[in-house]
Amino acid sequence: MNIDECRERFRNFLNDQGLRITNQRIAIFDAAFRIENHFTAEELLDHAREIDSSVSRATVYRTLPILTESSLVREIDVGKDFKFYFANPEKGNQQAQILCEDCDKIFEIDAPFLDWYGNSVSSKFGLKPVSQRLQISAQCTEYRATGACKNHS
Amino acid sequence: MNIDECRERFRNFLNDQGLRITNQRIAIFDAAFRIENHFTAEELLDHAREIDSSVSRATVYRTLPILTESSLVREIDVGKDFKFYFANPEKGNQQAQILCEDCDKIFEIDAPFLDWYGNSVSSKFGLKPVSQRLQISAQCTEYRATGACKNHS
DNA sequence: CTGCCTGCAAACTCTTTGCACGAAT
DNA sequence: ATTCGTGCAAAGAGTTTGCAGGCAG
Repeated sequence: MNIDECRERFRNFLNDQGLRITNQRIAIFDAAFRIENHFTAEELLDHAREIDSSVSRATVYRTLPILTESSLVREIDVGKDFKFYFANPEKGNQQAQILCEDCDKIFEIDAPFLDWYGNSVSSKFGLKPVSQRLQISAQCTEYRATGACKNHS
Repeated sequence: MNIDECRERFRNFLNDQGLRITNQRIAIFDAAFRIENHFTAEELLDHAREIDSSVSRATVYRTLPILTESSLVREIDVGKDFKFYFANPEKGNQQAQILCEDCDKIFEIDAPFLDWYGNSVSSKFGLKPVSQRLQISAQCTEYRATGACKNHS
């Protein structure tokens, strides 16, 4: 699924929700899908402004929930005081993250057992699982040993 | 391990770190260990003030890192804008949390595979795991059906 | 035209910090 | 007597919100 198909989905989503298709919302969408890695709200603002300089911080913050509810962007909370996001064209929810403490990079990995685990463990408490998250904080052995690694800037 | 043994450990920890044993630190410790469930910094402040009314918010925030570094209290970040803590006399790190979206209650469950999983998945990226977290957000079926459940206040 | 959307700046929430006083060793 | 620890209030950081004007439908 390429960016044009995704943008079309986004426009449809806005329509279905009775929301308007504005230049700012599309600029923010495009910015999100042009960023390769995970990004913060502030980084998204910077990129969106390269497309449409009128985009404001407030609109970015107001648009991010729309993007996540459309499932086109996923939100990742890694326990810092700001959230990360990333464009998520097709993958489902069953992913874990490895957080490199040295690079600050986030690696996504498939974790197909997550749904099963959430179900089996929740049912014991009379609970119905909604979402799971599995995150591993780790150190880069290469960076620790040599003072540099391919992910570190 | 009861609260008195834990308090003794805390005093020893303070000593070993060259930190002073103050009334406020002990009051905050005692408050943490009298709270049954998970608690926030603000709740800890309230309880600590019942023991020593001079305790300030700043001191609570300054003492919490000491408590977590001593491993007597564990910090849990559930993605809200404040952190939870709980007195952790003996259990290790290999626990997952179930977060009830209706009760806002946190259930701790043993997840002995966490270390193994973190290791096996990190090694593929040349990373050494430091910590893991596995959290399941869930809804209370009883509360959703009847409008009340034993955990809901 | 109507009312949702926007930018701006102020407000908010939790947490941290600078400072002068106070207490532990 | 030294220093470290403390309370207070202000600062910080990320995010949210009230308001007046602007643009989509």
